[in-house]
Amino acid sequence: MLSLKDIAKQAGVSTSTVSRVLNGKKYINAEKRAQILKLIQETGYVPNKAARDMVMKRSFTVGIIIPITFNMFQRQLFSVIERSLSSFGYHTEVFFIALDGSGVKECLDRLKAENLDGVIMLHEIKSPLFYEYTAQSGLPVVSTLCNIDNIPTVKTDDKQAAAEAVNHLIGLGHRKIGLICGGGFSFGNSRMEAYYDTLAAAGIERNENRVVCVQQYSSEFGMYGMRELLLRGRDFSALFAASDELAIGAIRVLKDEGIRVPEDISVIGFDDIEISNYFIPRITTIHQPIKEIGDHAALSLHRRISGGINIDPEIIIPHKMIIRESTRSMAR
Amino acid sequence: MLSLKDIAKQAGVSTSTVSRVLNGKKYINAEKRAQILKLIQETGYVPNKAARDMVMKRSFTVGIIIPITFNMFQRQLFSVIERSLSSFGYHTEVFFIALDGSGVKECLDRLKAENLDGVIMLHEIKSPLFYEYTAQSGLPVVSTLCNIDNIPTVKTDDKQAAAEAVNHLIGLGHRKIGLICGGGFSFGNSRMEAYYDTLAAAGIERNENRVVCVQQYSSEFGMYGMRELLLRGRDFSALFAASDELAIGAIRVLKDEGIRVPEDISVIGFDDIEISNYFIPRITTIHQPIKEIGDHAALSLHRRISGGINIDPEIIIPHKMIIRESTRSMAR
DNA sequence: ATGAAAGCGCTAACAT
DNA sequence: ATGTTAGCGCTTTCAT
Repeated sequence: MLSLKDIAKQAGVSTSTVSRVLNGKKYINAEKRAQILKLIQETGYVPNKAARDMVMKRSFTVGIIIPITFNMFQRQLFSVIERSLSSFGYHTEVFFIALDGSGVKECLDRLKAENLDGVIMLHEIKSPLFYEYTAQSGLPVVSTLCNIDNIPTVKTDDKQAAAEAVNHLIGLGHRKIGLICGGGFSFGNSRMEAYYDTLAAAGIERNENRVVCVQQYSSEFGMYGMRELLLRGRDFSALFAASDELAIGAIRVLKDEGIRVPEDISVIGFDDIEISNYFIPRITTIHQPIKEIGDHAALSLHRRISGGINIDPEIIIPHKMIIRESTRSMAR
Repeated sequence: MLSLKDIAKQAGVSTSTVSRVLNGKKYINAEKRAQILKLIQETGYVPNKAARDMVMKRSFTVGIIIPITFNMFQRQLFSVIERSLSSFGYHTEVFFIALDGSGVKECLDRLKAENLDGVIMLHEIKSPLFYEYTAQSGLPVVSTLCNIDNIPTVKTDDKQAAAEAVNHLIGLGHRKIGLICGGGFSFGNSRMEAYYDTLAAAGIERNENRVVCVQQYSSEFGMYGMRELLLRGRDFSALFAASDELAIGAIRVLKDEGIRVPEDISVIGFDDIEISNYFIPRITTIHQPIKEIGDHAALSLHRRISGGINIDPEIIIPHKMIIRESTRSMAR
């Protein structure tokens, strides 16, 4: 494989000169620059990343922390972020982590070994070790979707959005509103709080019998959630599912039980993943602008890496309620 | 950041000794090894990847080529492959590429720069430049899902599977069977060929009016495909969609037109993505064992990288037809 | 504007 | 079994 030295030799200049043109430094004779560029072009020389990383003590790559449960929403977000990051010149490497906090040690070792430029989190990490390390090493981190102490965040306003979702249901005349929620994480908690608050504000009595927390935000767990709810007695005319995937699982179970959506029960989801607009019925949901969230996260991280301007610790991306077919008025 | 030299100094040994214990070499005094290990443990030292990569002239990372259209099936496969690769000690880096062949140059430059250990392709690349490079540089490549000349492949038997799908429909009494297919790629072509062959074998006349090729395998294009088919006149009682996402889009359009699946039209998909078992109706499809495909691909690449045993150029993973709710007998 | 030289953190002969 | 030495391919002072 060609090295910088080879190019220098062929061009009859020193390695420093070649390095300078490679890095677009000033003060290079225009002719020489052109000639060297031409040579690089012709030979197809590409600088060795490892060598460059080593001497520059950075890797030009950012890590993306993804839970192994990797749901559809996160998958879409991942791909947006990767593209955005790459437009800034970063490579990206994925770090799958278990939600129970195991494997954090390995994750940290990789972080240390690789000299990442930064990290974007698609999900919370529970282990404090992680935050100790990033804080102490000064590794730039931005999280998406969830609030974490001292970590800048790009997200929608979960409480506000969830309140709108519940209010949509209330506005449709529903009073008995169920909730299926993923437990234990910041955004899940926000959505649940908003659910309770909104009902209270509407003067609807709190009924925990209509609430179930499942472990993941997937369709599979949506099924579990709905089965549980049904088992407790079918005492609700509407459901707020904390994610579209949860909603899909729930609707699946309802369908199997011969309960129609939205005729018998209205269901509203959250996220607006692609499939929601194809599902039968099309799912009413809260749209989280994946593109904007991803782009802002990438930009925010880039700024931090570049030691740039002091950026807001929290960027709120406006959500939007999308009313489709899975909810309808009780009046009938 | 701690370096190997620091550890050596603290341990009162030479850097080579530390390097040796780090790499699990033989012929090291057991006590010394233990002592050094302990020191590493205590200090939290982790070797610098860039330095190691440089001197070893490899990166311990493999690239995964993903089309920017990144569909659900590929997303699932990607995550399986990443996990599997990581169990062999590889990192993975994604390479998103446009299907039209633009951006191959950048892709190649990255490949050159990074000294990847290998590459796994989730999709065909059209540009010959890519194959020239991999062949000439000896970079190990394995492709999944599609056949590419001189590249080892892990996939299901598309023709056989598609034939089964079509035969399932025929067995149900359908004679007028439509096809929505993504065009231009090896697996699409195989599935289409099988469609024609199977109909011919059943003595059903070829009717290209019932066939439409769309550009992508997504639900959106499934909608386009079905609209086109309907526009040509509703002259079919069953549909073979070359992917589940295509099927979902097609069913969506049918539903909007008031045409019932499976009562009026049977639809069979391909892939068995997660959502297919939650969709309403649950989609009859050909199951591609994502886990096996991913694991075999990772293992096969690992063997090639390790310069191991001569491995089959093509690994065929058995598929399975999953009969669910979107197809039914014509008899009525 | 350019070259010489040092050095990033590691591995791998080569000695011993 | 262990230390010494020489790079790997690049960037970056420091001279000039």
